[in-house]
Amino acid sequence: MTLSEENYLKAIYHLEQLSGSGVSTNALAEEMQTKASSATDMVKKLADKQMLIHVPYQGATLSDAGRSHAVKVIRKHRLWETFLVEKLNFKWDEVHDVAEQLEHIKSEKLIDELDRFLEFPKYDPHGDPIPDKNGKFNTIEKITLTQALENKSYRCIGVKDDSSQFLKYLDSNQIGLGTSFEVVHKEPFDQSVKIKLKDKELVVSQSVAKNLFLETL
Amino acid sequence: MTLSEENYLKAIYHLEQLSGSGVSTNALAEEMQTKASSATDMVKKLADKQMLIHVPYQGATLSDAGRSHAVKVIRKHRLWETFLVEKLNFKWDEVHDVAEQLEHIKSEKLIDELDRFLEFPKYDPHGDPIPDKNGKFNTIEKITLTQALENKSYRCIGVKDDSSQFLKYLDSNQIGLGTSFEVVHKEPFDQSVKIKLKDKELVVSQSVAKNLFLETL
DNA sequence: ACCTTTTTTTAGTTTTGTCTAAAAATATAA
DNA sequence: TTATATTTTTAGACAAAACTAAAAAAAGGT
Repeated sequence: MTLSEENYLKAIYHLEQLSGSGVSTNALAEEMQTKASSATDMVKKLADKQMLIHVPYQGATLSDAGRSHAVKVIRKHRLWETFLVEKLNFKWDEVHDVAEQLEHIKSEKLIDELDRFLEFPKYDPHGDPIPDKNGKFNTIEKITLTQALENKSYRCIGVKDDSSQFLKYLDSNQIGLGTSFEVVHKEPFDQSVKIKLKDKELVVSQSVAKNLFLETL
Repeated sequence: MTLSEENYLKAIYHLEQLSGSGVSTNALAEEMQTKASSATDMVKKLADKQMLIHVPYQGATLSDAGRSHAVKVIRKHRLWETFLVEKLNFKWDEVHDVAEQLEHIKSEKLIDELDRFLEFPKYDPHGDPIPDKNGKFNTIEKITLTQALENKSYRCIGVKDDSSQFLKYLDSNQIGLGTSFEVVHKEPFDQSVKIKLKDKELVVSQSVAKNLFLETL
């Protein structure tokens, strides 16, 4: 698998998870920041390699081999992110681009030893679960802040958007993984949410609320 | 710099060190396991990018920018090799191929933090010096076992050949970095060398002797 | 100096992954 | 259902980095 093929597999896996079904050429091109014709070309190549099933004009669905390979890349990405934060003093908003490069390094021993070195972490710095050597990983039910109820308490356990911009916003408002707060008010007009956090009140917009994963306390 | 360009720069740097002068197209093609025409193409490209000076039919010489970039890649390679051996349980004969991939990861913070994490090592697992952030590194005078004198004692401080085959040969004969021994006899007929190592005598061929770096005891 | 051999360069192709432009298939809507 | 819009695919081109084959330059030997 080339670097480009792996990136497409990861994108298709991601879109399948979101929609629960096959992935359209346009959606894939959008995700990959490229043109539909390029996406078609790559989908055909991955179909040749038995990584997915492609019905022309009806999108692509990963095969077991394709899904398994995508999960391996995701495992590598999340382990490297964990390494960067735990051992190399990276902040959670600095790891993404470097991990995008490191996830393509080919060496099974490398990744399994890294896993051991990090003591088999279950979650990465953004709260995403890390697949184990066999591709298994936890999927706990998480809600977003948009779905939370007034006057209940929650703990932040993940982020949907891991862009540097969003993570820096959270940092500057003292929200991180493990942060607990109470939902004070949900504003129907603009879907903003007022929360009480360490005795301070904070209003976050809908764009923020929909990207915060919570567990009920 | 692309992956391929970096690999050529590294090869040119290596050959310049060996010969002390400019690098011929044929030598470069040989080092890169490719054809002379491919080497010419790349040399022209690197000349365009001001990484080297190319006089047609007279070989290539690295510019300061080219040498500096080559040293950066070497720094990364040797730091990653050190990481693999020190932290991830790799043997010294297992690191080369993985480090060849890792040396191309682009992130200054990554490599400087890795350096700190490893506590600023001065030598890699094969005894080669690791350039610091500014590209400076130790160059101690080392001799090879072929140059050693009878009835004198030496310590192994490096290897010229870091192929898995050679390193496994050394392992199986209990020779590693730091191993000390005495030269018992140099055989003029075939340049083989008899050494006394931990009270056992061992004869090594010329091919082995010329790839072992020593310091005098 | 001349011929031969070796080295280096040039010219033209290939493969991978991208692009644009246009054609074909599907979906939507009057 | 028929026209329009959207989505997807095809066709043809391009850049990077490799190749083969052939031409050009340099080096060596007599």
